[in-house]
Amino acid sequence: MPEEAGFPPAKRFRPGSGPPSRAGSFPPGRRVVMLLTAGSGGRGGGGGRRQQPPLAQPSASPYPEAVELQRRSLPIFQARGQLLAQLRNLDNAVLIGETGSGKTTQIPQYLYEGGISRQGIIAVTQPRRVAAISLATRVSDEKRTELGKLVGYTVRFDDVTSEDTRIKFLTDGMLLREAISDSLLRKYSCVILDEAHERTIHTDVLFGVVKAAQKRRKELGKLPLKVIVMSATMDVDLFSQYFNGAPVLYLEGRQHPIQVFYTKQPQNDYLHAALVSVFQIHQDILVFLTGQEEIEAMSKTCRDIAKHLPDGCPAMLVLPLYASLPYAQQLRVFQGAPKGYRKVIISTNIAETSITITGIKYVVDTGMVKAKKYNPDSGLEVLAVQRVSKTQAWQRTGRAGREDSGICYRLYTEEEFEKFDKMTVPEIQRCNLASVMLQLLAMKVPNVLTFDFMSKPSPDHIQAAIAQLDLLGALEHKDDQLTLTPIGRKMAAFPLEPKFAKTILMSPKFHCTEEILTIVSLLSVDSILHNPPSRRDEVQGVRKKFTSSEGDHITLLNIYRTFKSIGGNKDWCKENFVNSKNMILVAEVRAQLRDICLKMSMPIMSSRGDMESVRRCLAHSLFMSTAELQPDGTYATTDTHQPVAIHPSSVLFHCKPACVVYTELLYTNKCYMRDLCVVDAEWLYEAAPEYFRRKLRTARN
DNA sequence: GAGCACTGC
Repeated sequence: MPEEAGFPPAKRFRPGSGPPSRAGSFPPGRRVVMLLTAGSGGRGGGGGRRQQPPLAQPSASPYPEAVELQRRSLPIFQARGQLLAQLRNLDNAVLIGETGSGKTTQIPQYLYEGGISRQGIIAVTQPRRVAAISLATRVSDEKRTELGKLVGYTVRFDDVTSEDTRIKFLTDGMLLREAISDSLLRKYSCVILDEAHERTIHTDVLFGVVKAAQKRRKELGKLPLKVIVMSATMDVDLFSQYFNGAPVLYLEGRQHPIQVFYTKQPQNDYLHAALVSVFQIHQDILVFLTGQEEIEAMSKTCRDIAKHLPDGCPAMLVLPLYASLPYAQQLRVFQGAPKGYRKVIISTNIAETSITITGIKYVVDTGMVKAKKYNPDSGLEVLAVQRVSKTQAWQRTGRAGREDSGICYRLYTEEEFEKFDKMTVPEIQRCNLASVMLQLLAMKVPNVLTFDFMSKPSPDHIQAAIAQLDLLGALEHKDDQLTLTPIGRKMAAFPLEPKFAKTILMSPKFHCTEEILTIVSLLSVDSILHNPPSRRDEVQGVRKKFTSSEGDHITLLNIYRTFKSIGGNKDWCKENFVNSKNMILVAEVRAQLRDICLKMSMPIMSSRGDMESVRRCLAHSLFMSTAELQPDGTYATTDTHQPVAIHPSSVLFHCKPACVVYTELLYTNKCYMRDLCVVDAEWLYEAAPEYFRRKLRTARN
């Protein structure tokens, strides 16, 4: 046990002053149209809290009166009339609502009851599928209608709407996809962008899309489009400014008070500090760390220490939590600990927003997160452990006050906290923009280079995406105007990264569309390979029979084919260390992609075991992502001569092929290539002679 | 020689 264990937390922590009071965080001069007060409110306010329902939804009461009573008891209900009167007359509004304010479930109903949806549907976007589905379920229960009639939802692979649907919950990505076929969003009278504070890349693009649609519809004298932005944080200046100074409406919720403690001294080892804290707080705890490896190691250490606790100390149930953990193991965090046990959940930021665990009173925040950063100089995305933003820290803190008052221990000083960034950099400034640019071009945005983003990505960043699309043959430059080529338009039809869409479109030339559909599907979902570190030898033994010396793509294809040919099921997956949930998803994606091909009247053929055609096809479409073996035994990318290495997860890790294409570069400690395919340098040259004229080392020799 | 935050179409 760590030596400090046993000291009461107060010895090492000191209470913080908490976030600014609500009223205080409004900049002076702000036009606050409405201030609703109901419920207790709390000190923990100010952070990015959200109101996603828990995974396990309590079913609605079978008694209509009870449902109605519950609706009326929500804080928001008292402001119903006032809200509706305001919203009816506004084109734009920004709504801040705390957890439990009921804004997401009630506002769409108020608008519906107020007749807003008579001429068009009310859309409510969500960043996550589960949220869209469970919210639609709840609202349709409240309206006492069948799901899919008055209230429905649309997410990928699942459209539960009908001609009667007036309130439609959908993922932000889904509405964006709809905008490709109708950029004016004609079927909607109102779009509510919920959870806007999360600033997902899709929501950020939608900001621009709905703003443009609103303006254009007005110019054309069509049905006006009402846009409501909903956020759980106070930082709404940007939203309000962007939507022409839209009024901000504030709704108070029912957050419980949370006491915040900071360390007295900066901690240079956050892992050690976290470990000590876990044993000092003899309660159920949620600990935030950065990644799988760290979490597994910490879990093991905690279990080992807990074995030797003195008599009278409650035993400890340690539960790791991260996205790639098999679903059944994720579910364990929702179950109560056995009697006499205390529950310690060690989690990534998945527990910040995606998974809500009720009954957590204690949160330990290391202040660290693993996140993608974009390096505009190299154009590379870097995955790095870094400080959280203030908003993120408040989000974590808020997880302690879901059911009752709580306590949050921050493993950093208050002075350190003050230096954290105010907000997390929006995703749109941290990712490759090729997909976004392709989608905007498909919507016929007049000038993508000057598109009205709320937070503009740098010009270099946009230019890099345009260059990538150009290489893929998606762009046409006409009179200083960028438009899509016929291939570019087809690429936009696929829910894929542009380069994968291109791979599919190239495949008929190599008579291997069936194989490529499988490979692209496998690459576009989370890995189907399950690699428990404790059973590494076993995994290697089992996987050997699928391994191809031609690389990861062919190996994955082998696994999928075997799974299909023997009628694979869950047991087969378990025996072969395959993640069955992801495997099912691959089949769904594949069916969707195949449908799109059929609609385009693409010939769909199989290469019937000829893997060289498949590799040629990959070489012809991924030629900008290649690396070559150097005389010193290392690898360098062909285009920029960036030093790269084969990722340890690759089947080629111990091999040294002369030339490979990869599907992803991942910068962690080193720059790693993931998902490799052995190719012939000659093929690359054939694919893009201009591009490779002076680049290829092997072809030159 | 040695490793993969989180979503979503």
